[in-house]
Amino acid sequence: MKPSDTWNSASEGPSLAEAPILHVDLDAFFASVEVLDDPSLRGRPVAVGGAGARGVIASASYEARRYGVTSGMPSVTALRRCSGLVIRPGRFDRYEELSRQFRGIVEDLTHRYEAIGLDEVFCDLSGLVRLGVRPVPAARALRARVIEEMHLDCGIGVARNKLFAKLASREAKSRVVAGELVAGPGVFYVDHETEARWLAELPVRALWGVGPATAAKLGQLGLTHVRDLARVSHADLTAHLGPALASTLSSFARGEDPREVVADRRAKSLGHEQTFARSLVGDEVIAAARVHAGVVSRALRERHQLARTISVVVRFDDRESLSRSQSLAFGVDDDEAIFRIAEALLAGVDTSRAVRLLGVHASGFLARGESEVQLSFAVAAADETRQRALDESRARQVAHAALRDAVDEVRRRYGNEAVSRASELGELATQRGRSAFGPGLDALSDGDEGPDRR
DNA sequence: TCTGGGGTCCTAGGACCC
DNA sequence: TCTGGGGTCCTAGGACCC
Repeated sequence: MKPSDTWNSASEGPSLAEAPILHVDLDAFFASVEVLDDPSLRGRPVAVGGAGARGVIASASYEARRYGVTSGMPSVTALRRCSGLVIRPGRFDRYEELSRQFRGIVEDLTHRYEAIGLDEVFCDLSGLVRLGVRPVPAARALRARVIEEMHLDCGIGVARNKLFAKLASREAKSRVVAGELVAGPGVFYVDHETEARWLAELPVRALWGVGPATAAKLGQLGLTHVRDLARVSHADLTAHLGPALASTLSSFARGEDPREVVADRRAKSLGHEQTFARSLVGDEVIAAARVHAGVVSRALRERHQLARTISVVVRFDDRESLSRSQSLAFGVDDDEAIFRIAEALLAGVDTSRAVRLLGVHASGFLARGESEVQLSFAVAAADETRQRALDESRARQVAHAALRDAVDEVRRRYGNEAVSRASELGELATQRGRSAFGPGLDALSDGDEGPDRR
C-alpha cells in the first residue's frame, strides 16, 4: 500500500511544515496483550508484573487504573488497592512479536521513525511533502490500522517537535478521572495556543528527563512549573543540574526541542538481572552469576555480537548497590568466558552481605569477526587473579566454541531448558521462567527453602 | 512485606597520548 | 625543568525512560 493512498485526505489540520512529528503510544501495552490473548480477562482489572513480595507492576489495564494501580507500583500495594487484580507474569516473546507488527504498520507510513521500548515510536514525516501527506489524517489512518489489524488501541500526538508530540499522545489517550474512565480523542494535534497553555501550566515533572531527583532539586530552587524554568539563568541551572540537562530543560521551557528522530538506533548494551525471592549469600551469588552469564551470552550470539566489556551489578538487602566492570582487548560471547569474568569481578565484592539483586551486563559490541581488532591497548587488570581470569577466558573463547555452537543448536531445537548445566537446574534456574518482574507468588511461598547449595 | 528489568545518557576522575 | 590542554578510554555511580 502506498502512503499516498491512505495517509492523506483533503487539507485537514496543520501542514507537514507546521507539525511534522508524531508520537504513537500503544495503550497499556503488556496488559492489553494479556486481555487480547485471554478474552476471559476482558473488563477485569489486569496487570503484568511480579506478583511476589518484591515484585512491581509493569503495566496496568484501565480497569486496574480505576483502583489506583499504576506501573512501577509494588505489587503488594497494587493488590491492597485492588484485591481482585489479576497479575500475569509477562510474555516477552509475544510482546516483541506484536511490537514488530506495530513497527511494520508504522513503516508503511515512514521509515523515519524511532522506537522507544516496545510500545512507542516517534515519526518524522517532514520528508513526505511530495506525497501530499497531512499529519493529522495520517495519524488517524495509522491509528485505525493499529486498531483494525492488532486489536489494540493507541494514542497519537501530532506536533512541531518531540516535546509536544509526546505530551500530546498522553492527551490523546483515555484516562481515569476520579475513578471513572474518560475517553480521549485518539489523535491530538498541538496548536500554538495549546503549546502556550502547556508551557504556562505544566509542572516540571511532566517534562521528559525530569524524574523524582531532578524535580526535588528544582523544587528546592523554587522551580515547580515549566514556566519557572524560563526565568532562571542558564548559569544557575547549569550549576545545579549540569550542562546537558540544563541545556535540555532551557530549550523545553521555550517550547523548543533540539532532539531529532533517530531511525535505526542500535542497542549499545545488553544484560540480565534478577531480584531474588530470598536474598543470596556467597557461593549462591556465584551460581546465580553463572545462570545470568548464560542468558547474556546466548543473547549476544543470537545477535551475532561480541562484547568487549562485561559488568556486574549487585544490590544488597539495605538497597545499597554497586557495579564492577572489565573491558577486554577482545570480544566475548561464550558462556564460560563471560561467567569467568563476572566471577572475577564478584571476587572483589563482599558477598557475605545478603544480595537481593544480581545483574550481568555486556557492552562495547563488536560484530562477530571483529574480535581480534583492538589489541593495541593494554588490559588494565586489577590484580593477578583478574589477569588470570582474562587469559583463561580468552583461551576458552576459542576452545569452547565448537561445544557451545552444538549446545546452542540443541537449545534452538528443543528449547532453552533441554540442555543445561547441572548448576542451572536448581531452584535458581527455575525462578528464571516465572517472571521478568521479580519473583512470583510461588517463589515467595517456597522462599524459605532457598536455592540449592553445592 | 514497598519499590522490577530492559535499557539510555551524563558526570567525574584517572590514565595515557600527543 | 616545569608544565599546558585536548582527546580518548575506562570505571563507577546516578538519574531517567518505558
